[in-house]
Amino acid sequence: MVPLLAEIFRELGYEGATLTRITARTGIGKGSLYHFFPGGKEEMAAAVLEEVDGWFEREVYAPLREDDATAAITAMWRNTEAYFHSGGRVCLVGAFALDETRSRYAGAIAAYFVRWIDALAGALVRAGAGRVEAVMMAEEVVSGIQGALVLSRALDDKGVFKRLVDNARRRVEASVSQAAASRA
Amino acid sequence: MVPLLAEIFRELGYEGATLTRITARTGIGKGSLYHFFPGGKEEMAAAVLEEVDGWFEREVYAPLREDDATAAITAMWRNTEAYFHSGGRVCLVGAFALDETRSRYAGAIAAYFVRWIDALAGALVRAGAGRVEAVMMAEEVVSGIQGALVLSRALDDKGVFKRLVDNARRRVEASVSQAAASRA
DNA sequence: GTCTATACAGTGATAGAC
DNA sequence: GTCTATCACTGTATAGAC
Repeated sequence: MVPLLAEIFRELGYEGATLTRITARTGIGKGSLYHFFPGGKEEMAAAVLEEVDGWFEREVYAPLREDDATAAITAMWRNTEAYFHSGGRVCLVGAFALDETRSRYAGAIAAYFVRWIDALAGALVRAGAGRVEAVMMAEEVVSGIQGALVLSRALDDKGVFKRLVDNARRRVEASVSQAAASRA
Repeated sequence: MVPLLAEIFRELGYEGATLTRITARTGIGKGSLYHFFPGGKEEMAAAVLEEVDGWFEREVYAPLREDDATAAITAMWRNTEAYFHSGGRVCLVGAFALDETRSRYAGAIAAYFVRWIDALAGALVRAGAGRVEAVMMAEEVVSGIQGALVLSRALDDKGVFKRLVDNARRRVEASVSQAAASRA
């Protein structure tokens, strides 16, 4: 049910996701919605944010922190490309960050990105990159994915997303292998 | 007046920018608004998109096409950083692209980005880059700015925007000077 | 738990006085 | 041109039958 809501908020944004459209798309009546989410729409969106955050924590951040660095980074590229349907699906957190919805969920939004950057930077260090360089590169990657989503949606062209993400991956690999070589 | 509207749509998004909030912030009554925009909110947003597009066409795209390539690219970095208030201001076109507002203005949204990429790629070619490489780099830059806006808003940190844009600029400069050197 | 009916504020939009 | 009043409608939210 929460994944259903997530899809609706993703496509329509917080303001655009009216209760009428939610009931129409999910087939769940208003009564039922308010039974599960007494806090109304605000609570629904909070639950959706938590669900999205949970998915990334489980599938991306935790592996980046704990697993073999190179393997986890490879999995990150694969999982995020699949998650965002190669640019066909928008990032809910990024979309919320852009308008005044941000003020409502500022903590959750910032935490999502901070933890992504920190986890990736840690993995890059373990893969051989320098600390400062790793943080910068992690910021670049996370920001780059958001930009690729915006641009591929704007141009309605998934190829743009794939090209941009591929390039980011190549840049990271080049930088890591160069750092490893200079340490040898 | 249109710039006033632009600021409101930027901050609140299309759905969030209600007529009540527009009249409250601009001090212009509904009667006057409908006098200038008989098509209502949809026409207001269209006018705003056109105004934004006009600004970029005049201040960024035209110089990239016509002026000295290196100077125009330098001006682009300066003007976009100023325009977006170093990440404190969001890109209206990018924000519209993310939710279902996109379907309403798909043509204008795509055109804004296509012309930016084309103009920048042309300037990069004139500055010495190869054609394919220039297009790819232009996509990266435009996408990178959008990503930097999302991330700096999400983290509420203008420093992130500045770092990311500075890095993008350095990458472009390195690539151009390298291409120029290999041609010599 | 789910539905229907409904409350009431807010929506985009219009008409008409000034 | 601008304002006020008001329209029909939709927004979120609630109450109560089942």
